[in-house]
Amino acid sequence: MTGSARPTSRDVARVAGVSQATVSLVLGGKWRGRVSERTATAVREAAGELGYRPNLAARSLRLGRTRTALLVVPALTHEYFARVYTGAAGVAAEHGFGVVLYPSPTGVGPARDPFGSARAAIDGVIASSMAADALTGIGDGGLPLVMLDSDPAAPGGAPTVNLAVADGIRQVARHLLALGHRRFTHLAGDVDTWTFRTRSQTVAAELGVVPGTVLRAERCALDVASAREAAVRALTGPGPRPTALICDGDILAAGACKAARGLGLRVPDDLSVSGFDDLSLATAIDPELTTVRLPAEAVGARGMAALLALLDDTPATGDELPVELVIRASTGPAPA
Amino acid sequence: MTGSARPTSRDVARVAGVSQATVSLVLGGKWRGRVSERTATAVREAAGELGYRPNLAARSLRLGRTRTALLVVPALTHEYFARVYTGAAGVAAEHGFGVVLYPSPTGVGPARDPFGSARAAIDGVIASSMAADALTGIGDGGLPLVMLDSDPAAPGGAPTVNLAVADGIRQVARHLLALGHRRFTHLAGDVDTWTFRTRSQTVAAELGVVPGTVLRAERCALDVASAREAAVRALTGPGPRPTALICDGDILAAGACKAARGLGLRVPDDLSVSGFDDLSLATAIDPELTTVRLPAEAVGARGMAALLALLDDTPATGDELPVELVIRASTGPAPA
DNA sequence: TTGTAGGCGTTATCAT
DNA sequence: ATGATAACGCCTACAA
Repeated sequence: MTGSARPTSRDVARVAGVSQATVSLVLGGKWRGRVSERTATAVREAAGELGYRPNLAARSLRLGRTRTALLVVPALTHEYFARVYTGAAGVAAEHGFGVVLYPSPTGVGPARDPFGSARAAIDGVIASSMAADALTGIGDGGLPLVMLDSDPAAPGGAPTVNLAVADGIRQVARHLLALGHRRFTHLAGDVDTWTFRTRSQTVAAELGVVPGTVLRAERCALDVASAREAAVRALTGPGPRPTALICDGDILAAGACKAARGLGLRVPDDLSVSGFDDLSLATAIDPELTTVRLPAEAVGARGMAALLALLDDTPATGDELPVELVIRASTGPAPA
Repeated sequence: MTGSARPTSRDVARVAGVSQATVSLVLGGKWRGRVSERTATAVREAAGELGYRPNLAARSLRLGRTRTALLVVPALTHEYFARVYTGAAGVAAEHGFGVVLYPSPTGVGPARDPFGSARAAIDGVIASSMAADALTGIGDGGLPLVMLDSDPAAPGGAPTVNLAVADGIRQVARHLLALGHRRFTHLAGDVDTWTFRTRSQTVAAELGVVPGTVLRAERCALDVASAREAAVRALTGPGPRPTALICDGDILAAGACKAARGLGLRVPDDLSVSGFDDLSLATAIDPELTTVRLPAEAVGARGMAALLALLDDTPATGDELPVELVIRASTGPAPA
């Protein structure tokens, strides 16, 4: 055993009896009419035999590009972001790119890594649903940046890929109005983010203008327990009880349903509850949630496409991606 | 503007009026007694001013190590793996390592990338809960490999970090036996994986030996709908109805609860249902699930530690990580 | 059709 | 205490 170090293109060249340049040409796939079919085969055989895999660091250094994008998400635990990743990775793969995930440390400031937080060598950043200032310390190395589900009018002017969040909320509101509901509480995610601000504003704009309508709001963290507490507050507070709870996410809706049951209220007979996101949770609980389905994969795919365009100096972003109200069993006619 | 290319250590050196070597020493943090305090400060100032960030590709090339690990998971959507990642990333960060996620394309064979699927330059691989042969094409470039939640006796002899899965199942079985249950159906995940095989074997070993006990099994895919169908089969099949459903995951348990409700059975009065994983789903549904809590973060942390040890030629793996039965409302005394 | 040579940005070894 | 210099493995003109 003279050592089992990783074989280099030099080793492949030696075994195949050719030069490094030829190996690079063949393995790089750009040898049409530059290397004979025979030598090409020999090179490939040698490479296979040695188990050669090119050193990505060297390639990146030489090329100046890593063909890797960083996807920054606020929480890995959330099914939505997993789907965004899937969409982004798909498009990336088609272009020979990889996607690396960076779950932004919530609340806590950027990591104290002296050389910046993103450990991998990357060509660009896709940031999803980030709080206003959460990007400090991430991609301000002047890296190309695409924002997902974020304020299109934010300073910096990064290309944005957005969902029709407002339209989704509008559909929910109209659905509930049509069912005869007039007293609403908005269970709002207590996160300072474009997407949640938009939801609050839209609920207010849509329901505030209808005469005879009452709209309140309860803020809560994005977990079942907090949502439950908030829903209890909403349902036991002073004044007439709301007949519909509009929740900023399926997780919150699940908490709201638990609260209702705990108070002896039936969903949807006594109380309608709507969700947002259409996670698998929406159909896992009982009754199944009326919610808004988000094309998460499409968001990721469009985001990656936008980043690739940016890297090609062809910035172009399309319209908002449509969302769809899915009516299930958690909403029904307002009680008499 | 003469161009805003990324500044190199050379640029920093020029601005600070020193040599590249000095810059490297200072910024690398190993200059104690080799560079004067004054020049060190000058270098740091120049670096800050230029917004210098070292080129990771170059550093990796020079060092031969990337300080990056690849975490291969079967499904990103699952909360468990998100927590594993968190644990691994924490330990990694303490050692100046990064962690990159690779969601292995389920079922589908390894990607057809001629150079291997992992796009990032990595030092080692941590593979979690993988099907027997799913690793082909991932890390067999002779990369150091640690397996999580996998057969410790598998060929290849990679270090393994495991949960006490069998003990968890045993706790569930004993809990249900103590409640008087005698007719069980095991809702088994239909995945060819060590963790699921272990569960099946353990259920059989634990319940098969008790006189007067009946144990059946239904296999199903790992989603709510499949679980629901399987539970319906289990509850409506020939012979006396089981009084307890032991599910291979909380998601399956949720499906089982839906099936029960659909059949007019009350949980836990008519039917006890147990889960596994203790996802947030377990407390999101009603009744809350009796389930087995898994120290997912610890698994990730131990896995990363094992990989670091492997890279240091100090292979050492500890014992199985203990799991804990969490008794909630979905299990109760067997009906009379 | 193939080989030679230079450099990408960094760190480490050796001089000074 | 600091600077010159040589790799790391790869790609790509250009030369043969």
